[in-house]
Amino acid sequence: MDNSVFKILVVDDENDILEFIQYNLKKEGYDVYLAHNGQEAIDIGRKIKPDLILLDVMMPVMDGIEACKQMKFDPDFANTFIVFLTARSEEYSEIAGFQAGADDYISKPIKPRVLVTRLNAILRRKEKVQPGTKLTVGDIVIDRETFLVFRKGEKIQFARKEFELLFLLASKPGKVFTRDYILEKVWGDEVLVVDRTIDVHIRKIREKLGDEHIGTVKGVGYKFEA
Amino acid sequence: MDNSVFKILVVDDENDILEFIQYNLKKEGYDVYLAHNGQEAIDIGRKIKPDLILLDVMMPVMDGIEACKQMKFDPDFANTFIVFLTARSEEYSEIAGFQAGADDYISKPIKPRVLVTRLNAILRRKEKVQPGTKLTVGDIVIDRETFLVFRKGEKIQFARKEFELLFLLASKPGKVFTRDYILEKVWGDEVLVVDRTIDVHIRKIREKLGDEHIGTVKGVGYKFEA
DNA sequence: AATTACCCTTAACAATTTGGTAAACTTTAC
DNA sequence: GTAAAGTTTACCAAATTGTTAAGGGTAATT
Repeated sequence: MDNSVFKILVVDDENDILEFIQYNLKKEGYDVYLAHNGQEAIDIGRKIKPDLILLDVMMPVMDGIEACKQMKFDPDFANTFIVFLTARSEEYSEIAGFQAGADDYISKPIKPRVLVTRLNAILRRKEKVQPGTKLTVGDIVIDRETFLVFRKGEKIQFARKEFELLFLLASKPGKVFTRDYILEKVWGDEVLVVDRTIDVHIRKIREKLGDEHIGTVKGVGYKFEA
Repeated sequence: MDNSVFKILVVDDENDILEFIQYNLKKEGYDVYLAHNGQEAIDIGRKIKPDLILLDVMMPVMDGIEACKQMKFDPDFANTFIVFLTARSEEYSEIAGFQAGADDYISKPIKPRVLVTRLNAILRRKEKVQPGTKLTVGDIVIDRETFLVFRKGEKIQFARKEFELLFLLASKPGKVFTRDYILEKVWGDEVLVVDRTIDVHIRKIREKLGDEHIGTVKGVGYKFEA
């Protein structure tokens, strides 16, 4: 797998360090994004959905530990590894970091080759474990592997057709799917059902998931809304 | 999960360090074994099949890098994590270690709490992925070697097909397995049985293990639930 | 060699869940 | 206001799974 697909968000309050890390990671082909504190990290992270966050522990506005805790509860970061940056002496924070849900940590001062080697190792791990079956949209997580849907951590059961339909809509949030397209994708080539059937399934999905998540575009079709 | 099930082999030529690490890991409930060089590590490791090897890089007789390379090709160590111990300055060896197949490394001087935290994190990871002979999920232990299943320490007997099926499901807790996939994996390529046979075996597994452990996803398949 | 015990498979029926349709009702667009 | 489109409800049909029991086979035991 090409490194360029991996997005890494680096969070530190010192610009020197940000630039130093950015330089070294870009050289490796990673997509690098920057943030200066925990709050910024969360805001940017929600948008770009990074594969890994390099998170400094000591920062103003919101420190790394707090940011990490918040992200661990946020479905947007369900597929994100969190690695702490810690000063060599901060033994305590290393432990607190793991308690907050961090996946690993790296000690300062940062040695370029060590940094890159470690990140490669972590992301290789991610690649193996993550078969990419999880779809995360807003506060909703749809897992094809377990056939489960979570809304804010709460488990919701869907029947097969309902699940397939929801999965299709959620695969491209915002996009409007026509009934014809839905029939083709969910029911298959030889469609033997009236297209009004879709409406009923939509009804059931809304019932379980909340009305706000499925939108109607009159005369066109349905769409998933984050 | 109880740490006492994890076997850790510590390899270093300095007795002081061995004892220091042994003391700290035993306090955590790990089973600790010791070796003084790479050759000894391989010999002892073959017998005890440790979950993790803490391997010093610089050693007489056989250094850590060489030992690591050999172990990576040895089926006896297929389920063993290898973590290097490196002097802080040995940046080179960190990279060479990864090239040799190490899974992680820890820098000297060793800080007890850091050591324990890191190992816990690594073993937690192993617990999830574990392709080995012993599968532990929640309060259930499935041992491929002895063909036995334990629930809260209580031994439960399973017939072969039941066992294979349970083992497959438990290998990825939560994941839904379709009947087709199950037939292919448990019965093999030339399937001569009706897929409803699976249902009957599922029934028997539930009878022995308790209904709560095997879930049904209608229209899809079965899954193991922790 | 006969007997016993157990495992695997299948078939049959019951129970449950899901999928589909029609019809009544509501909303929206013109 | 009217027509078109969408929503909801209720009901039935179909599909899927649960459960039990019985037959055939195999390995161990007597």
